[in-house]
Order: sequence, then structure tokens, then C-alpha cells
Amino acid sequence: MKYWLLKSEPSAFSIDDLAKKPNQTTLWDGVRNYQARNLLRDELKTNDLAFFYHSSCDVPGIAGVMKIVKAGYPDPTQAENSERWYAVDVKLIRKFSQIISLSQLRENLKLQQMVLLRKGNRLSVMPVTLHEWQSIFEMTGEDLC
DNA sequence: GCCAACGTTGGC
DNA sequence: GCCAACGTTGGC
Repeated sequence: MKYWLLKSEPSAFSIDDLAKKPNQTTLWDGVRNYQARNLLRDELKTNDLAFFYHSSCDVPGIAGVMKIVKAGYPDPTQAENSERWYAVDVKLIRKFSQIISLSQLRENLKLQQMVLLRKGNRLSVMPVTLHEWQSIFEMTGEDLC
């Protein structure tokens, strides 16, 4: 099993929006970047886990955890009959009691190598190592998923 | 609103 | 293939 981080602007779709979806499940669509697309199409697998990251908002950071419940398939929001862009289905597993803010993540020396924290990073789908996953759960004080 | 850092486009 | 111009992302 692998670990991921998926970004969304909460003004467009937040973790609370996901919580309101039937079965707390939705498709993660609209990714229009080839590197992120390749990960969605080829690497994210059913039962992988992913952080839900809130970007471009008052407190950017990690809001909770999702599970990939359907691996990559052509994004139905693109022009008809194209297979250029891909989506996955995600299910909410847990909303953290508090956002793990970007500034907190930057302060954690164990996360210095995290893709999210690298200068200029703009990927909306990115891998998270097991070590990083565990370190972030230590920051939450919650039980590991 | 600003701007750095990337990604994409399109002329050559 | 190069690169300038432009568009987007996303933190601040």
C-alpha cells in the first residue's frame, strides 16, 4: 500500500464537502497536469491512503485522510471520449480535529525532504513516504491509519 | 494584490 | 529543439 497527498482549494471542495457526500465518497476530478495525471492513472491503487490538503486558503494544511476506493479511470469532466485526464474515487476516512498547517509541517525536521515542502512545488497529487506519513500522525496525536 | 516558480504554447 | 510569452498555482 502507498501513501499520497491530494490538494484541493476548500473554496471549491473542502473536506467538509467530502463528508457530506453519499457514503462520504466522491470522484477526485479536474486534475489537469501531466505529472499528476500519470500518478492518478498509473500509481494510485485501491486501498491506498491519501492526505486531504487544503491549499490557497487562510490556513493551508492537511485536513484529514482519505482512502482510494477506485483506481484511475478517465476523468468524466473532460471533453467527450477523451482519455487524456484521469480521476480516482476517494472516501473520507477521518477529518483531523485540527488542521496540520503548512507552517507546522515546515517546522518538523523529519519532513524536510517532503515533496510538498520543496521550493516551487505545485503538484496537486504527490507521493508521501511511510516515514512522512507516520511523522505527520505523530503531530496529530491521533491513532495511525 | 503580489510575485516566484513552473507548465504550456507557439513561432522560428 | 530553443525560448519568449503567457497562464496557473499557491504562499504570503
